[in-house]
Amino acid sequence: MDKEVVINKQKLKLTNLDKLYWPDEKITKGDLIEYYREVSKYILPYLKDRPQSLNRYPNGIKGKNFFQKDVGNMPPDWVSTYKILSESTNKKVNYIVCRNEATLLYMVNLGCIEINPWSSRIQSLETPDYLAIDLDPEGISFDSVVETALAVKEVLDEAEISSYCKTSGKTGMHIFIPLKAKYNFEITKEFAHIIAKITHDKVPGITSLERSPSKRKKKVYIDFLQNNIGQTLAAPYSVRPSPGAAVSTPLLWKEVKRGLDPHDFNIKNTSKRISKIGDIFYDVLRKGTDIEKKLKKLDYA
DNA sequence: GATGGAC
DNA sequence: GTCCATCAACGCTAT
DNA sequence: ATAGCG
Ligand SMILES: [Mn+2]
Ligand SMILES: [Mn+2]
Repeated sequence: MDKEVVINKQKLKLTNLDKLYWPDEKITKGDLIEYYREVSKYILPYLKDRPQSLNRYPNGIKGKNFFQKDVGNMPPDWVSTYKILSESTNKKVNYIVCRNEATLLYMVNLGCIEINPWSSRIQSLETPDYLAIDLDPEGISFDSVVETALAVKEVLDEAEISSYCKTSGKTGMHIFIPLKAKYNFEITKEFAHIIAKITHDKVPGITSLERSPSKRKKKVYIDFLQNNIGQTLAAPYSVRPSPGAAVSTPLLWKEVKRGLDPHDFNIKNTSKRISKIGDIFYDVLRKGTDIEKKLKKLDYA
């Protein structure tokens, strides 16, 4: 039922460990916590020093969920938090900042099946560490997502831009470009927009840049608007609150081909996969990209 | 999941 | 002590 | 200002 563990020298209460978070698959909250303990070494670099947007499912994937950013003074002392002024409400929001395994498990115990970090760190909130291209299919096959991802890859390869790809764990894929916190969100977003437009021109039949779902039926939405402060995507190695407990899994580009099935990467087998092949996203937080130079190479009028 | 008031 | 109601987002874009 | 989106 409940258990107290010591991690990072902190006593942490883990509760309701036998609650069925995925009733059909018989996967419990305890299984979820066990997964995050196993992969913590690999997921933590993508959470470190980043404000966390909580998406809580305290009663599992079939229960009601809610978002939480402001944790007030709810967490114990040893959980790092950071207050950020919200532009829209003019109120200070006290975010959890994940810095270690104990904090990760604290969040998971709150019902966070998925982990949603900001793309910027508190040391440099205005400059993201990576650019994200988010591929969201709207009533179209996953093979079309794959085809779109490969089109993006082709565009980036032509300009010799390094890119890294993962399943979202739901229905789409994410492509990351390392930036080393060198550009603000406005420049990053404009760059992402250009990549999206060139890709759309390459495969106009299966893609769309329309924001309204009704205007992009049966297309893959090339979502470049996640490149804004505080906009999040599920982290690499995050579990998703979806059937089968799929995991957002980094892939080798050679694995991105027709027939790829995102359900093949899930809470049951991802830990083993990582131990075997390591972290495919390793360079995302280490390399950079010279946007000015690459813009010239893209040569987009 | 945590809190607090009613019972 | 138990039960139950209540609470827990935000930034951007287009109109 | 507000609706829609993720
Ligand atoms: Mn997506
Ligand atoms: Mn999206």
